[in-house]
Amino acid sequence: MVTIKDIAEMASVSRSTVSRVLNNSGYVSDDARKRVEEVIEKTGYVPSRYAKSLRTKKTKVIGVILPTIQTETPSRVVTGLGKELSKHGYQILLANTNHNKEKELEYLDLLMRQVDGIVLIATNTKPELMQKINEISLPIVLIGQEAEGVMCVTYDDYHVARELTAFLIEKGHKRIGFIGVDESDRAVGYLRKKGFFDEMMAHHLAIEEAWIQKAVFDIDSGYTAMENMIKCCSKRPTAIVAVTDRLAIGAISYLKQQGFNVPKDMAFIGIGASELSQYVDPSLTTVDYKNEKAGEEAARQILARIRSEKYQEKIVLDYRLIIRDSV
Amino acid sequence: MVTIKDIAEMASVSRSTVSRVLNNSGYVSDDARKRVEEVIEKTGYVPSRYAKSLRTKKTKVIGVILPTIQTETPSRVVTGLGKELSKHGYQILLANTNHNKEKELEYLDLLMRQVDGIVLIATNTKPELMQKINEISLPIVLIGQEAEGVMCVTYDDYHVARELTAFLIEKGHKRIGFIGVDESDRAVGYLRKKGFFDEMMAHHLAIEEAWIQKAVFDIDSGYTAMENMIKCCSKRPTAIVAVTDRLAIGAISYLKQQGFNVPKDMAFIGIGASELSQYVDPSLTTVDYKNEKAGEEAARQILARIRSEKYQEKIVLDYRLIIRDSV
DNA sequence: CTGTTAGCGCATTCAA
DNA sequence: TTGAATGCGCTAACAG
Repeated sequence: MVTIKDIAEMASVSRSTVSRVLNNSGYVSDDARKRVEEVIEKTGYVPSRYAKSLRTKKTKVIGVILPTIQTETPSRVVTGLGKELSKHGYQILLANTNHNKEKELEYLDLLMRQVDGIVLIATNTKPELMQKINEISLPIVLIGQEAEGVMCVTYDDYHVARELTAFLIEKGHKRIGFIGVDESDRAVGYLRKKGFFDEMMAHHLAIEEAWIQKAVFDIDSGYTAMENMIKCCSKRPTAIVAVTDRLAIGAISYLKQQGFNVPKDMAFIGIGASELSQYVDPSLTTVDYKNEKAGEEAARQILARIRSEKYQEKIVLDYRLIIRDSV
Repeated sequence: MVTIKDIAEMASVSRSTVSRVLNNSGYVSDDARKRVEEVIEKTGYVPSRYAKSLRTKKTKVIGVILPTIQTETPSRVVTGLGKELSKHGYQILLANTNHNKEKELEYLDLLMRQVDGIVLIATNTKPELMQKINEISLPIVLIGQEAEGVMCVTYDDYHVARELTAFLIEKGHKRIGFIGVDESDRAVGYLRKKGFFDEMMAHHLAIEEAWIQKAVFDIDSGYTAMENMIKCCSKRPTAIVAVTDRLAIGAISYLKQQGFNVPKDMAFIGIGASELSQYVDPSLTTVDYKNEKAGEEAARQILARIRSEKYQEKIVLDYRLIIRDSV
């Protein structure tokens, strides 16, 4: 392995000089610079990031903790992060919790010592997690969840849910159901549900208990939720707000199987603008959350913070309603 | 930042002793060990991986280079890699080329100095790439492409394509079309096409030129390919083999839009068992490539190689045909 | 069983 | 404009 020392010897300069041309710092004569550059070129020398990091306390690595990489939201976010970070010479160290919440804490500890910043695509805002984040002196940005005293890039989940609900009401629907997830996920579970309820309330529309179903984050769970709803309710809703596209798609798939017609018998709205949403039948009305942009924005903010530049503590991204055939 | 030196002082031992308990190496008296462990516990000390790596020349990091993280194949592979690697304390450094082939080479150079091994989810086997791989002394494993003298985890693309084609022929189809990709992708472009052709030939079935379309890796491209096919051919095929699910889905979406019936007017088979394939209408017959297992297997082999244990140079994974409504 | 010593590859004083 | 010296945090002989 060729090191800075080898380069120095081959170019007949000291290691300091090599270091100076490497980092474009301090004075180097054109002559010396040229010799060093030639040797570097010839040998294909690449400095050791480990030695450099040890010395400078900067790693040029950002840790990314996410619950899964198999669904589109986190994948898109990571793509956005990667694009922006690589522009500035930063790399991504990936930590996949596979939906295991304890691992979020573990990875936070693990990454702490070896990255310049952490991006957490969060699924909850539990006190243990928030406390750990505050203990860590590293810049950390949360994506998808809002929390006190932490940098966040979020979506306006509450208003999105209200708007979706209002949209259905405007279309003439009065009996509207809801498929959500556990409220420990504040953004997806709590805020979207609250938005739905508040909008219904604002229009004095009643909600049967069976119309509200709780699921987990997968298509099958949407299927089951709809099965429960159909089996339990006295009067069926004419429209459903589902907090994710996948939940909506699972639900629709149950209804189709039972011979219902979507959207005639029941209209659907999802959230996420997954690729799936475009190609299912009927195509799904949904909300584009611009996840890739979220990733880019998070990258920009965390880099600004790392460099002690001005950054925004809270960013709320806009969204776009995509109306398709499911309503 | 608390270092090994601090721990040593607080526990009244030398740094070596701390290092010994940290790494479970050499002899340490129970007494000393206990004191050290207590201090570590109390301070929440975590050793610096950078210092350690600099010293040991091991990083416990595997670089993963992939063309995109937005489609299911690579996502699943990365999930599998992550699961297996994390079991052994290895982390993933992610390099996303966004389908830019030059970046594969760049990242190879970049990662070379800072990881213990590289997993390349490959899209081609171009000589420049293969040469670069051979220049690098690090363990490298290719996923999805076969190449001489390189560790590979691959699928049996050729026989899969033959089997799919045979399946359609058995169903009574005689006019079968094909939507492929550029043959520079040897696995997906060349081998799958060759399998298709060889099987057709074996049954003495003719193929019209317009039945063979070349696309790129996305749904829209499948749509366009089918549009071209329909517009150009004198006699329409009654079935199509598409080299990916997404291509098939794009093609089907064109046909549906034009009022054709799938599978009555045209039957379809894809490859990849994407989640999409299950929920489109009609649900798509496809092949499950078990990508997550590929990731796990690649991780196992590369770790074995890193540890100089016995490893397999070539692994060919099995697959599973999933028959659904599109045929 | 334990401490001393040396050095991994680099950046950064400080003197020259 | 340059080089010598120092140390980042850690492990690995080696001697005790």
